[in-house]
Amino acid sequence: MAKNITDPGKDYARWYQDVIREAELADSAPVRGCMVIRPYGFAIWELMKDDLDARFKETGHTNAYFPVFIPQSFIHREAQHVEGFSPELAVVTHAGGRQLEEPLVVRPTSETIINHMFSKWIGSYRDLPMLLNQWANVVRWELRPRAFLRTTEFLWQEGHTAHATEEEAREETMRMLGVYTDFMHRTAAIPVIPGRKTDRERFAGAVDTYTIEAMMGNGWALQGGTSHYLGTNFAKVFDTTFLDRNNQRQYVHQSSWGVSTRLVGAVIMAHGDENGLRLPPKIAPVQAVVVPVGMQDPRAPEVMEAAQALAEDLKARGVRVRLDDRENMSPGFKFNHWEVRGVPVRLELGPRDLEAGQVTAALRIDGSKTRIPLSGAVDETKALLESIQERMLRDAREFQEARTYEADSFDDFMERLPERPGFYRVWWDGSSDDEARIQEQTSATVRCIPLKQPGGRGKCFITGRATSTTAVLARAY
RNA sequence: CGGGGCGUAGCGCAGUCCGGUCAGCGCGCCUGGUUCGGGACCAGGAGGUCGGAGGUUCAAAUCCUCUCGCCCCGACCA
Repeated sequence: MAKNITDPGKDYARWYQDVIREAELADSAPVRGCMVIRPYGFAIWELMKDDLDARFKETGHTNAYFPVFIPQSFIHREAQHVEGFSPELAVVTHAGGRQLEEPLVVRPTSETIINHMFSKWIGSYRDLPMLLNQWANVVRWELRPRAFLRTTEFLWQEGHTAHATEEEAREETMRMLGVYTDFMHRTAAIPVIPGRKTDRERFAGAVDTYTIEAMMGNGWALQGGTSHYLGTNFAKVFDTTFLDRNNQRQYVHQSSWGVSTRLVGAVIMAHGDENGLRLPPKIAPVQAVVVPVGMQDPRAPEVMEAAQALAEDLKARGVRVRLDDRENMSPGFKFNHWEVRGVPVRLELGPRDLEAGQVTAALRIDGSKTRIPLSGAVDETKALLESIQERMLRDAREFQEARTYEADSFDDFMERLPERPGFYRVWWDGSSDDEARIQEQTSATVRCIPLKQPGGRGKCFITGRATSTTAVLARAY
């Protein structure tokens, strides 16, 4: 059993923090709510970022960068936007040794400043669609920070697009939700439920907000990313207009969408176990570690040589590999070192292996060990990484399905949730007031109205009215 | 902001009720030696104005007052 890591079944919040510390993902900063992302944690984020960035480019987007400071008045233009964000803004009132004429807001999100620029750049239907993305930091003075999940400052990407028609903008909104869904499944190996947010949970300033909801190891939900159809809400207040083919002035229809470093937290909680992190190969900074063992043996020099050769071969074939040739450290210590960090495959090579022409592969996913021929070790490792990637998604999906329940009445739900945290599928025809009541009494929320509906009709679990809509409820981070 | 808990060595903690051989333990770190197929062992060593400021006392980590900060649970959220 892992030292220094609390049993997740005993205290999940503590376990989460222990893993972050032991795997050296992040450290707390001197400013409340802020964290330092350490090299290993940042490497995971970079891999996710690169994967996503390629997907954005494939779907026609280009990157740009907008400033971190936004005139305070910008935030105030869109009524709902101010209401939603005002409480959590960091505002710069002094700079250059004097009070500013107009305070500057440290961006909590960039819809406003981007619209300010869009209104200058967009004049004709020929300028549309405008498909931009930016990788940036944003600041939200949250009441209760948690490492990666909700930090005061966080890194993210925000896509902002402008279109000639509602139809196109809505299509874009759904396309990007699809990109996120696919990314979560194929890259992060985390199953998600794509769906629409209720009015109560909608982004401040959006017409519709869509989300991908993932399940964490304790059965709680985590909103992994959002994609919004903004309608003409921002266009109207920033006068983002264009002339259509008929020389008519029109407001652009917009989308915005984002995912953040929160996803690192999602990976920790969706895959981690009592021994620490478990990383899907695609986002593992180290996919395979070669650990030479039996270093006191007379054959140690040959073992070391073979280990070096193996690591080099793997590297040449595109595997992110590390050779752990640290001296004066027991193999057990090294094994644990890489296990806590979630490295998917460990390749042990000792005198006995060398003699048998094999290498021992230990898999982080389930702790199993298999012997593979040294001659085909690179191909075999690559195959292992691929199958691990798939298995992790499958396992996570099974976990989620096993913790997805149905509830046909509020009483039923209230009774079961505390004992069985998870996703609850219910027939839903409730109002914002109903949602408030649910949250007050159970601290669960309506996570989303899944895009995939079962069909048929049933009785709303809280109002009793007949409906054809289902919703997913859960406690959430 | 409400409710809990906590600030003592890099990390995790004991000591605080009952003031005085209490500046301590484990891990980590440094040196040397022996080890090395699942978190090695022995010996030696470095490291702390006990969160801060006042006060009480012959004497304060310990008691009193004020203050700063952190963590957990809730309201807010990517």
